[in-house]
Amino acid sequence: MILSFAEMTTQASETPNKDIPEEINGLRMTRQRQEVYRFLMGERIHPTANEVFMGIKKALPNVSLATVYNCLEALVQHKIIRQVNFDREPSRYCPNLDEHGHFHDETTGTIHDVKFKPGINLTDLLDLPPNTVIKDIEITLRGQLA
Amino acid sequence: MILSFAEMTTQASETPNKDIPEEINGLRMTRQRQEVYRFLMGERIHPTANEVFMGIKKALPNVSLATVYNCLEALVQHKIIRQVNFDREPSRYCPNLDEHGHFHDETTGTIHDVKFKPGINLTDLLDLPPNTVIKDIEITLRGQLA
DNA sequence: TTTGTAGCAAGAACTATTCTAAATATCATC
DNA sequence: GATGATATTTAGAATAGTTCTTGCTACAAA
Ligand SMILES: [Mn+2]
Ligand SMILES: [Mn+2]
Ligand SMILES: [Zn+2]
Ligand SMILES: [Zn+2]
Repeated sequence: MILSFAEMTTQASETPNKDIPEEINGLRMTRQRQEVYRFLMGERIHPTANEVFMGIKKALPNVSLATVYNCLEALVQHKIIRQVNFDREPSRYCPNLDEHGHFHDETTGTIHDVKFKPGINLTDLLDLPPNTVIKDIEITLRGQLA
Repeated sequence: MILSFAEMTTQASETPNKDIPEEINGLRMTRQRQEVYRFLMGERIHPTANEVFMGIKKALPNVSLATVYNCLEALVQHKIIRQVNFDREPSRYCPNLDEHGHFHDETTGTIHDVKFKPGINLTDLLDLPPNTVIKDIEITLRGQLA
């Protein structure tokens, strides 16, 4: 495959991604951010930064791992995606913005989104100190899909 | 303060800790493991490995950080304490073995144990795939204690 | 065009944690 | 109690995910 000059340059002027808007939540969607976001939306496998890096290389051969980290951080900070951590493992990234938890299947290593049953408000079930303002809840499950 | 010869030696033969048994859950409680565990039980502040390290130095001047990590890992693996992770921050350690979550107060940086209200079974509230064996649940809250 | 700002790439730096190797302690057996 | 095997500790080196620095490119405003 022969790359056009535009495809070989390093920055956002490269061939645009038609199906992803130029801006989301006030964040300018550069070509790199678009590819990172597209990859997350496509394979919803909660990939690590490095898996994203490898996954977008075909579309963006000159992208750097630092840029992937920058893009992921920007997307997280603008609440376009979420960062998910399991113990001390590499961070993973999730484009599902609905309130949900994460089930880590130990046999396959895969991660599955877990919804709450309808009508459940989690903070109601917790014995929280009075005057507590909760900004974020994270639920992580570990086990096996027998 | 003048240290006795026993206090200056490096291993478990040092002055025993009366109030901590010689063995817990099949783990031999060496002097180092005793001091790590005693510190966790005393200041229930979910300290990091480094905070434990600094906290037990007065009692055990020659202890090394690697040993603190070794002790913490041994205690975790024998289910004497629990390891708690917040995002990518350094791991913290908790001697409370009851099922509980952790509330991270962003203003003070402190961490508080959060119990569930009586009669709550968390897995009942989740929309889990069938035939799922859950081995561990972790609940983490972030916010402010207004 | 000029000038300013944002974004990117490459590699260095950072840091929590783990590993390695040698010394010491404890345990089992005599 | 000596002796040999095993477990633990220590200091420092190594690791790895992530962040930082620097120089460069793209884009926007004037
Ligand atoms: Mn990663
Ligand atoms: Mn630590
Ligand atoms: Zn998810
Ligand atoms: Zn706790």
